[in-house]
Amino acid sequence: MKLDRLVGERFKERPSDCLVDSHAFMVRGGYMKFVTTGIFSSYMPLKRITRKIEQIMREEMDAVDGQEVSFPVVMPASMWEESGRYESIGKELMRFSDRNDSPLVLGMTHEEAAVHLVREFAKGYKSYPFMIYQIQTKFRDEARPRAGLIRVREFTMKDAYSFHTSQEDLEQYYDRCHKAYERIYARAGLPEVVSVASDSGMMGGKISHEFMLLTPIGEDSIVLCDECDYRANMEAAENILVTEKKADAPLEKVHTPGAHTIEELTAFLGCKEADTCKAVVYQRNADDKYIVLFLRGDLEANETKLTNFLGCDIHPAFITEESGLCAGFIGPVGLDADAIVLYDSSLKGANGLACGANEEEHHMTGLDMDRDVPGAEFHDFAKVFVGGICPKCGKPALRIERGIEVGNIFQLGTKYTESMNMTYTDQDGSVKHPIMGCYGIGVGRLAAAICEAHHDDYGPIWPMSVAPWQVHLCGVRAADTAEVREVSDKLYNDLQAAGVEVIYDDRKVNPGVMFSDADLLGVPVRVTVSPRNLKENVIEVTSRDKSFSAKIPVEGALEELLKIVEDFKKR
RNA sequence: CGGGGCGUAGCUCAGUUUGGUAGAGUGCUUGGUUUGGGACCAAGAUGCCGCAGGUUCAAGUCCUGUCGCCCCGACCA
Repeated sequence: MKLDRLVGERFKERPSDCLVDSHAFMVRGGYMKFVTTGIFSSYMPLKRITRKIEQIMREEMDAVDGQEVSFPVVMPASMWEESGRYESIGKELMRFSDRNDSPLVLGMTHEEAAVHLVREFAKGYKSYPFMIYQIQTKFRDEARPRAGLIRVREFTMKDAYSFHTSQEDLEQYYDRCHKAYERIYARAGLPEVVSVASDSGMMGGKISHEFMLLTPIGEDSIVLCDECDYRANMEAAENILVTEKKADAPLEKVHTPGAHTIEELTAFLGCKEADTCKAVVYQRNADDKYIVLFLRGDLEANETKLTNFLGCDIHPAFITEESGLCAGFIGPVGLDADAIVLYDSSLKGANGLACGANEEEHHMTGLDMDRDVPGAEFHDFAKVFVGGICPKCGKPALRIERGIEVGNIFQLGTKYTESMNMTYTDQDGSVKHPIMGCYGIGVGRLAAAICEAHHDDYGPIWPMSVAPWQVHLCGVRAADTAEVREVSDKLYNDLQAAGVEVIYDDRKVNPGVMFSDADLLGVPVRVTVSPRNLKENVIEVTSRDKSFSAKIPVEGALEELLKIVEDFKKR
């Protein structure tokens, strides 16, 4: 490919609306073009990168006995009504109608289509296990796309679905896929991606993992332990607490004028936040019923844990006069309101606490949960905090980092095979629902993550395995220097003939422009032919990551270059 | 869906306060000088000032409405 023919403009200024580096470079480098919110077109360099990423995925999915198939982008609503998700999923599922007013949806994930595809096939246990996968367009009408390719509405995804006759078999295969995923990230140049235990959200099922690239620009919070290998998504991380018994104290009502918040209360009483019991109030989305969660004053509520426990969606409450709730002074003793009352495990066995008295301007002191709130059930509803206790090794060594989710895997169970009535006959003649697993990676997001992890001030540094081209050939002054023209043209032709992917810049531009464009394209090996080099009868080879630099004789340059490219492939 | 910001040349933006001929840089075209990190000189082309109403002798600028985009939050397999 000659650079002067390449469609897509590269430019110097960083676009003002690109906050993250991968986004800025992809726009500046002529990788993609904005179309509308969360929707982009790709130019050739990005298309070549995603094609290579897809090929790596294909090979690794094939290696775990996957069968590549293709599901439709447009599906009938009835297919999603079968699984129940036509109703349960919100606006991110794109719903529309065809000319006959038949309701349709755009695929945002393909569990339904997967079950539909194989439902009539695998009627006997002998057909199991098997896995089908596709690499194809998904559409999710996200509330807030952002950061270029990190979060978009239309994207390409590799999604795989496995079917099993036992939980053990699923787990065994799940583990194989986990390893396949690790190979995919390593091959794509991101060996640092880690898997974390996660919350399964709308997918159903129990066990799931997210694959995370740790980076400050990530959207998710990850909990890691400094002392062991414990890792979890913030939403799923269990909060472990040690409660120390304090001296017995009687329950007493205190006048606390103006103390509405925990800070005001601790300042007034002269106690620590951890010595208080605070109330956080939510409402069910469905009927606005109040949910009052009591937890230790220094902790924050984890809404995902709450949602999972309640089995319904909630939102922060708007507390009305009629609710019976006394905002700012809500406490567990003498609470008289039509509400679901929950207790966080941070309060289990706690005593000597300050809490609301359910009366304006009054709090209680000396609250003893066992004594004053008998029969309370405690569950984990709080957010993990830095320095918290690791659920795995028990040491107070938790830290929190940000991460980009570059893939996830789920043990789905029988949610879809039951709802869509997929059955097989087992060895003993009984009819059962197969157990499913599913496995997804967003292609474009992975490309952006690679760029985010591997770039300098001048542009991306693509690993050889996913780079748009393998060699960037700069013919400095090829346009007006016959010797350069001859040597670089020949190298271009010879490299291509030898099967090397090469982008050739022979434009009549200043070297600075040439090199800046090369930096933006991020090709790993750069070959510079110039009048200066030719005087010494050499050409120059440098790596985009600056780790390698050499001058090689023009004579025999092709062979030497082929060797260098091979070396880079092995890195 | 809430809060904030922005729509003017391909791109980045000034001009809007105080209404009076449509601007700069960059990119593009042509010619010339340069040539190892976005060089310089000269000449040129490029505009529904997001859109629709309104006020006015006169609107990029004021008013009303509307559409779109960006950021923060809520949400998120």
